[in-house]
Amino acid sequence: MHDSLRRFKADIFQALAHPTRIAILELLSPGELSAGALIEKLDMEQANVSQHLAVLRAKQLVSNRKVGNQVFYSIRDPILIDVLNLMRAYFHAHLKESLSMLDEMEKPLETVR
Amino acid sequence: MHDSLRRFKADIFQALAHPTRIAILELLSPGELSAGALIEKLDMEQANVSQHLAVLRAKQLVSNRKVGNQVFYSIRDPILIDVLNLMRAYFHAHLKESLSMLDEMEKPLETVR
DNA sequence: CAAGTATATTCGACTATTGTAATATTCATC
DNA sequence: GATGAATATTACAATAGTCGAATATACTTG
Repeated sequence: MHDSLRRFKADIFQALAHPTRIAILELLSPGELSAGALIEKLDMEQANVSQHLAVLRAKQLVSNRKVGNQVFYSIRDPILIDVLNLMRAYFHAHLKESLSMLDEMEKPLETVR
Repeated sequence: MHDSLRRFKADIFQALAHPTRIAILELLSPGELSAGALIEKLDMEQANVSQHLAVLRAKQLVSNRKVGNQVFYSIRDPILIDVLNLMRAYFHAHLKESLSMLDEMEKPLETVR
């Protein structure tokens, strides 16, 4: 397979590879929301959310329309929602091991020694 | 939703967010292969492939069994193959825009000025 | 047990991603 | 056109991911 295709896919996964961006997409999956609404629901810094939105925009995962002062974001292709749902299924299938994985991730420094 | 769940998902996407690792998973999707076979098919440095395999192992996306001298890798859960197939569908749906995106990615330095 | 083969790990340099703070832009209203 | 609200961008420090080179480990066979 062409390597640029793989780079393309990797790039999209990269865009998904952040908890905040996953949260944004999950918040958007029922329908569009303004940037302000996202910031409020996420309870995070305005600049930070805006940067994550910029990443999602750059990779074309969301589209946005401007209405007066506000910018409304929505998921560009419902396939992404399917992907997130599959990941949810994956998580449930591996719940047990996942939990111990999360444990290790919580306290990586102590367990080294 | 719990934030650690999102961190978990993000972590898995992170593991998928590299062309080489996608290539590995695509090579493994028909069935298991030895590390050596992967190295040969990828035509890459042994150490590099081994490092990417370590990432996939750490995130539990692959499992491995040792047979004598060799280590055979396989995809841990077929859901991952579904995810990759969905991404393929996504790619085809967005082929046109994707191509121009790839173009920009190819020559980012020249187009700045 | 010496030598060879298959795989993994460690190290250091390099590049990319992230968050915060500060600043800029855009639009609406007075 | 000045002011305020909503959003975006820039700059910088900190952290994380990547690669190649060298080294380590584990197993096999003579």
